[in-house]
Amino acid sequence: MEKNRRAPTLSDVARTANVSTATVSRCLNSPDRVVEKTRKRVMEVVELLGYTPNFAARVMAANRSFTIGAIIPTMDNAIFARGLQAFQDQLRDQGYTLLVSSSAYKPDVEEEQIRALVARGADGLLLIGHERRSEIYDYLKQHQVPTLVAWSHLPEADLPSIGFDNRSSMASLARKVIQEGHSEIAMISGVLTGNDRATRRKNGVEDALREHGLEANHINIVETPYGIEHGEAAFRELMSRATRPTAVLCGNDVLAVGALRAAQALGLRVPEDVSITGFDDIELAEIVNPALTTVHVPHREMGRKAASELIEMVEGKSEGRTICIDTYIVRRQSLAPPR
Amino acid sequence: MEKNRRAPTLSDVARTANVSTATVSRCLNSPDRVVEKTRKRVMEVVELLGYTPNFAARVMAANRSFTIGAIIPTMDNAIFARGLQAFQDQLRDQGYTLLVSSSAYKPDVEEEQIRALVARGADGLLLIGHERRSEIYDYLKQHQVPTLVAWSHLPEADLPSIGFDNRSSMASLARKVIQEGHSEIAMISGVLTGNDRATRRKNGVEDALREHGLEANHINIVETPYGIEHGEAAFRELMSRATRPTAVLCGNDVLAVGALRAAQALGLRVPEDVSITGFDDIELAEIVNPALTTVHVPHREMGRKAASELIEMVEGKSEGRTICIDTYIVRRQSLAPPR
DNA sequence: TTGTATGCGTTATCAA
DNA sequence: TTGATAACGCATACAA
Repeated sequence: MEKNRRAPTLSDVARTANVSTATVSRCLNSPDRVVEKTRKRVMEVVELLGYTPNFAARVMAANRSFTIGAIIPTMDNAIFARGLQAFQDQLRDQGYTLLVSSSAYKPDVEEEQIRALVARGADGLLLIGHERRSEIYDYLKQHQVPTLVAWSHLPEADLPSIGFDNRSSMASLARKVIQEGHSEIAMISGVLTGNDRATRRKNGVEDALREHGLEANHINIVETPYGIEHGEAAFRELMSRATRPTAVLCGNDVLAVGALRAAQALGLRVPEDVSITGFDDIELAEIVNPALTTVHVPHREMGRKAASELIEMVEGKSEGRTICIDTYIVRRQSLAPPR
Repeated sequence: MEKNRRAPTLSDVARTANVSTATVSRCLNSPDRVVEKTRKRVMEVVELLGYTPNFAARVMAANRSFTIGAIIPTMDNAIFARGLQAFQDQLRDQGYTLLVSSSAYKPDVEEEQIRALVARGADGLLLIGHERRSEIYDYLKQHQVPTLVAWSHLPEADLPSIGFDNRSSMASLARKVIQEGHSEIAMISGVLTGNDRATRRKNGVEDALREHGLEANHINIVETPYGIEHGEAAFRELMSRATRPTAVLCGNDVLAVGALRAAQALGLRVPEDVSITGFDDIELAEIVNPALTTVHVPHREMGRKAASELIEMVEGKSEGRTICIDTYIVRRQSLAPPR
């Protein structure tokens, strides 16, 4: 028969150690404010009883949780994995715990999760990208939850951000493609609505086209959710159109890998028949054959910096700075001059 | 000048709506227990004030959080991403929220995170694999937190689990390789210590070797952390040994991709010169060239079932069942008879 | 159907 | 250095 004892509380410890709850609390939170001998006795009882502080109670009393919440669009591919891991590692080093939710790219799910995290007492929040309903910003302001944006750099935005310039990064890549000799350029973009990263990557392509006097207003584009299979379908769609592109710029590496597969399935050689580029430089980009020319994003650096900055905000040491992290282009086999 | 108003509370709502806090609480938690007219008024005020219940207070008062915690070894690759996404989706459907932590394959980090999640009021926990210090099981029992294990099936274990039989799955694959004509078989395994999945996959290979009268006691093996680069190094190590294998079985797809790359870098053709197999059937397995023969694990099904089962446990409808999910072998180009 | 009053497990203020 | 006690915001048993 299981003894149905409930978890020990502060006062259980206090009673057993013959001290007040206040003393036990002090032993745990500011050990130096209690004399050696008492502290030792208390800690022994803590050990003996297997006491763990009740978090909810602690949050309520102290109004502080040492917890940071992060909401990412998806865990389903590697785009955010690496940066988030670095984010978490840095938080841990500084004594914070990370809680992660994924919104599946759905704004309403994201809002729900923001509220959930805030209600749960998160001391700070990390969000991806800037585009969301203004109500949610009001909510965050009202609840005074320091919030930082990552994966996007938008100096004029409501929230501070640690990110990179999606637009100029993509423009650089597009320029390189154009310089390579391509003029029939198409794009496979992620869904633009509610996604400022995708939108600005598209803008970047347009910038480069315009600079070189190419048609930028009616860019040959397919918009599709992220996913290898979607990249495949989008590529087929592009190839069935009137003018065949000689280079296909993809909104991220996952789409590019899909495009690559579709090309090979169609009997097209990459890069001889068509060049394909990605964005993000996730592990996948180097593994596929031919390897992808892509934009390298320093995910780990971004994650670490975001963690430090957010903690500064939480601890009132910073109002929230906006930092732009440099990207660079990684040249691999999937790009070559058109035949 | 920002007005520094604090977040509205239940009693703010109560006061504004001219009702008691109890009524407001009821409006939120059991709307049918309050008359239409009152409820409407209350909800308007809730909306007006932008009230969100304080989670910590709610957890404390109700002793219930509708939150499930999951601790996975890593977010750094796709192994757990898909199953976890399904797990979260199913939880959401049933009204629960998922909180995820990653332990970086470190037992002490995992323990810390278990305590963090429990202290935070998680109603239930999902863990990966069975191998951990018994103290932590005592802790979970003491705190009466329903806990389910996934990614592993071990009927005799302490905790119920929704998983697959790592040992027999790998044995099946090894048998297939042997039937193909291979007798010089090597293995690249994940780190065995504290990882029952890795251990049992190794056992599976040994089982198959033994059945066919091959040397199973001193299996030609390299043990290494998961990671493409580690797979590469391990493969080179194997190839530098006295007897060269004609087939290399890898503990998971990530290691296999590494092995594949190393083979190609060494000028070896796969599968003509050496066969390589993986485990998990993540997206990567089909993308690489040649595509990997591997063990398909129904991650989504496992995630969904784990969610349903864990909720049943949390709601006291189940003691925790142990379910074995079937895997099957996916035959792709990376496996062929030896020359 | 609604309100009153109490407790949940901490932290923090103030006194001793 | 330690102890008593008042918050913290909500849910719920019980009363009206």
